Amino acid sequence: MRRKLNAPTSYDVARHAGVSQAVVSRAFQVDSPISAQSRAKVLESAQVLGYQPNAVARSLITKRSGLAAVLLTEATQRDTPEVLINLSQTLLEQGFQPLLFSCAHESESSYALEKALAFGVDGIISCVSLSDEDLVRARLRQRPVVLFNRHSTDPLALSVACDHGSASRLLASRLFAAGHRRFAVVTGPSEAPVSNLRIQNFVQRLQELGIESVQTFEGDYHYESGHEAGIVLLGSSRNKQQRKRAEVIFCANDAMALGVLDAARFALMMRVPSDVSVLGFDDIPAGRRPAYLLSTVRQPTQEMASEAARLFRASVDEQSIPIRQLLLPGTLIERGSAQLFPLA
Amino acid sequence: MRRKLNAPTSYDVARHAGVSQAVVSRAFQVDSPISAQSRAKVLESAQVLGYQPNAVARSLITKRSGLAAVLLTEATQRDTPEVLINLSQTLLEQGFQPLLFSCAHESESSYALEKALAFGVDGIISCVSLSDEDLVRARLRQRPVVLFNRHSTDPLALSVACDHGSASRLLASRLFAAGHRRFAVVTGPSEAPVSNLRIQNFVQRLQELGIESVQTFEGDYHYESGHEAGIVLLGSSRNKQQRKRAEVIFCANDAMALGVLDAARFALMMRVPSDVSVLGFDDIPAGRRPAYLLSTVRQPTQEMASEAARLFRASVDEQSIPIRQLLLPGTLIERGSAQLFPLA
DNA sequence: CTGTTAATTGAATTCGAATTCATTGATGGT
DNA sequence: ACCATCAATGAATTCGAATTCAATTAACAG
Repeated sequence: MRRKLNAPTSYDVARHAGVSQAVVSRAFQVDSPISAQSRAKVLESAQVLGYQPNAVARSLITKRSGLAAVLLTEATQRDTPEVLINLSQTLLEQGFQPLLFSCAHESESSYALEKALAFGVDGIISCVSLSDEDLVRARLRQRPVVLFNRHSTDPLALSVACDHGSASRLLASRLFAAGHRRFAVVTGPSEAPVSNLRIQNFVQRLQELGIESVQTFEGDYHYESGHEAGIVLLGSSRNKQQRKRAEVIFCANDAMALGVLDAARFALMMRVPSDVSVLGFDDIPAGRRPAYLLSTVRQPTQEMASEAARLFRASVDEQSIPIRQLLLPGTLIERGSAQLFPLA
Repeated sequence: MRRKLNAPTSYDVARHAGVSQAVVSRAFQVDSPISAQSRAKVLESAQVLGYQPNAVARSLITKRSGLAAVLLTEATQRDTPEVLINLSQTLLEQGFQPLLFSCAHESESSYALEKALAFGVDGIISCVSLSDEDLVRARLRQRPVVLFNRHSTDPLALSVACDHGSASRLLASRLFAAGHRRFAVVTGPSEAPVSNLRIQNFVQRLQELGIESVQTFEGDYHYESGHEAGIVLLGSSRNKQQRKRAEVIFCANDAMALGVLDAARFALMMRVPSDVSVLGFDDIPAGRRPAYLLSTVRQPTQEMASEAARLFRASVDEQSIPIRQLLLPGTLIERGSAQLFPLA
């Protein structure tokens, strides 16, 4: 009845083309010993039968799946979808299909990595922190890991990241030079490494400049927590001690900065930047719009993604890698939500 | 030298546990004939050696990969990242890992599908239109396809979608009842089926109500094109023929509606909703914020995603499927960017 | 026309786990 | 004590493409 419900195999094509299975296999690879004539015959038959090499069988023998695991947090997916878009695009250009592993929290990363390895991925691009043990585990299985905006103390680890530290320090200097003296920060979740880099460097630089205390609000990267931070930092002390109220609020990411902005403008009826300067980090599209005009630090997502994909491929191909930790500079984008020049 | 650089196989575990390879295999499945004792021994040895069944080899024989192809347009990824987040979450709950296929345009869908099939996915969830031939091709390979917010004339096709048509018609009625008579629409790309459903039903209902002409601007789903639409629809005719200027602008998605809002407010210094009512579709998070307060139609993304995943799994498992085309209602969300009640 | 080299070819093997099937051993009924 | 039944086991086979290696053919120099 139904002889060919299943997809045709290389044997079917071989029979149809009157050659051996080996020739069929060779027809689908470059640089394999096969005559142009045979290849044409095979490809013709393949066309007719609708044959395509079975990637599963192929990867069993070649030990290459063409899959790149991409480990992401939901926060990254939600707030900066460009990261995944750019990563999948550039991975595709390098010949890899992205296999997605979404982690609700950083703590799930170990589990995700294990799962990725079991799926036979050629390597991992992780936008989630991984422990040293995890990195070792992947290395034992000969599966390269490229950390994206994450770091490891392991000197062998591959990473591509935005230079959060330098940018944040520069921003602090700039704000200080503009005359600001009362600062507040809105952090991400306490375990978030990127948030820590951004916030700690910012605060540290301020301390070097003589600022002793910086108000801190612990957020969770989401808009809502930024909004709450705005209310707390600007609202409560508003009437009583206006002279102590923060002049500048620096947020660990743009999503929260937008929350602060909305809180200041719409809940507290403040003016930005004359009453308060608000700054974020990432440069998400929403911040560019006239309704926000958020001053922020642009993270070069596109470049980071292409570098990560390039690095990924090089290490899957076991090429030598000159620079294992790549740090790309962030750029200060001045849009109007912060007063960045000294008042005359 | 390096005997065990490669991952351990079931044979390694078998040797270590003193059983046959078959027993190792059985230890990792439920409902297989194996003694509790053997299973314990095997799992113990597996633990020691760090063994995990090779998913590639497994899927070669079982013809189940545990992979679900997710076909997405970049626009969907960018504007409504929740779609992918919710889909991956629910797919995961059903035991599938999402393999991502990003299409810059709907036209790439056929290519993406072919690639997905070659990767041996168990099925496809497509947020991109597929031709009938594509659907047949997948069916021949016994790979179910669930269309997400897309439709097919094929009665066998599985789909989960928001009821764009009804919601748009209802919205049109509501706006008409509120007294509006001059309407404009901002469409998505002409080939976008979702945009067509939303816009055409809206316009059709208006025609039924006696509105003969509706100004149209063809956008591309992006914020920028919405901004441009706002300038064109509201700006050019602003002074000359104020009486003909649209009172209502309905956009095929929220991203463009935000563009229109910003254009109206910041470029043209108009007041919303007294000068113009702006409406979108999707209910993206940005529209909920005080800086926008966009009135829109909420698309039940979360429910759609879980239904799609459920449907997906049922059809991969070859269960009988009572309802093949599922239509979930959209909800009108009134926030303030539109005047939805008759003026007193 | 012969010996040599290079280019193609196909039979057989491989990858790693799942599954079939025949076999063993244990249990239970009589 | 004896046969029937059932659970557990392992040897062998399977999935589909890539690859090894020996065999064949073609091309060419002398």
